[in-house]
Amino acid sequence: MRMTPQRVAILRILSDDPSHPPAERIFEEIEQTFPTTSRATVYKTLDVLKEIGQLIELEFSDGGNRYDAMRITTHAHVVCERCGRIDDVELYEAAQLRARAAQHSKFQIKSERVDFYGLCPDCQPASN
Amino acid sequence: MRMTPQRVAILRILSDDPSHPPAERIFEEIEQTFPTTSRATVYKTLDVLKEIGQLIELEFSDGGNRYDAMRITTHAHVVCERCGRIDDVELYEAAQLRARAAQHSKFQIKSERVDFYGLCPDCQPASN
DNA sequence: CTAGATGCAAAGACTTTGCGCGACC
DNA sequence: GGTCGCGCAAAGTCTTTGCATCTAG
Repeated sequence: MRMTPQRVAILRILSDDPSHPPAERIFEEIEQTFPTTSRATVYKTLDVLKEIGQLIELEFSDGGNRYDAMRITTHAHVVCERCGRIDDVELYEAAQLRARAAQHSKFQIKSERVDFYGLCPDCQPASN
Repeated sequence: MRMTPQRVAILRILSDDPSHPPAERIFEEIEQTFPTTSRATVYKTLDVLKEIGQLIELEFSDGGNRYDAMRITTHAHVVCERCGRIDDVELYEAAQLRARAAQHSKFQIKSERVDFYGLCPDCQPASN
């Protein structure tokens, strides 16, 4: 794989941005440094990076998929249903959960996704 | 909410079908009993049922969202990356995981989604 | 030179919306 | 008769594809 400026930029945006941006947002950000970059390139690049395991695609149908730069530890996500913010939380039980799922389902498990949905601190009713 | 034949049919399809079908598949099945039913109705109905908590929408961007008729117990899913099959597995630790996520993130958690990805028994290399 | 990348535009898949008609209470 | 639901068609959003051009090795 060739490390083009566009690819470097996309990876950089992802690792600098903890908010797990959607493709459109990545496109907007990359436009600032490489104004000619097309959406097609963004999508193609995300695809490549996904394939080589540099990032994880979090599928969402409302507002588009979100992208998560690969980290060593398995982590879960907390998703704010109001503002769309997505934070990470550690998931210490991953191996355990995976083992149990494999045992019960007879599936051969390769990865997992754990999301919690609710309201982030900023969007919670200010009844406190 | 009015229980129209279409709505009954959709709920029935979902509870009879453990494969968590996508909207298109529900549409195809309902066509057999109500040939005039439109896609719009399917989507609108799924929306309503989701709102009143009768089903859960599992967001996927490839091949469309999948729908899961609500069950009492929280359960996780195992997704076959090859054939798209989705089975349920019990998730006994749900409350525990949720509590920890809430604590670490300060989010107010309302629900969760736990998916495991891998290969179903039929799609595993037959090396056994 | 040639394989891999880019960028444009068009196509595609899935979903939502607007609106008039019809059914239920 | 007013509200809610249906069905059609059109529009919308996000993503992918085809193809010509460009570029690094």
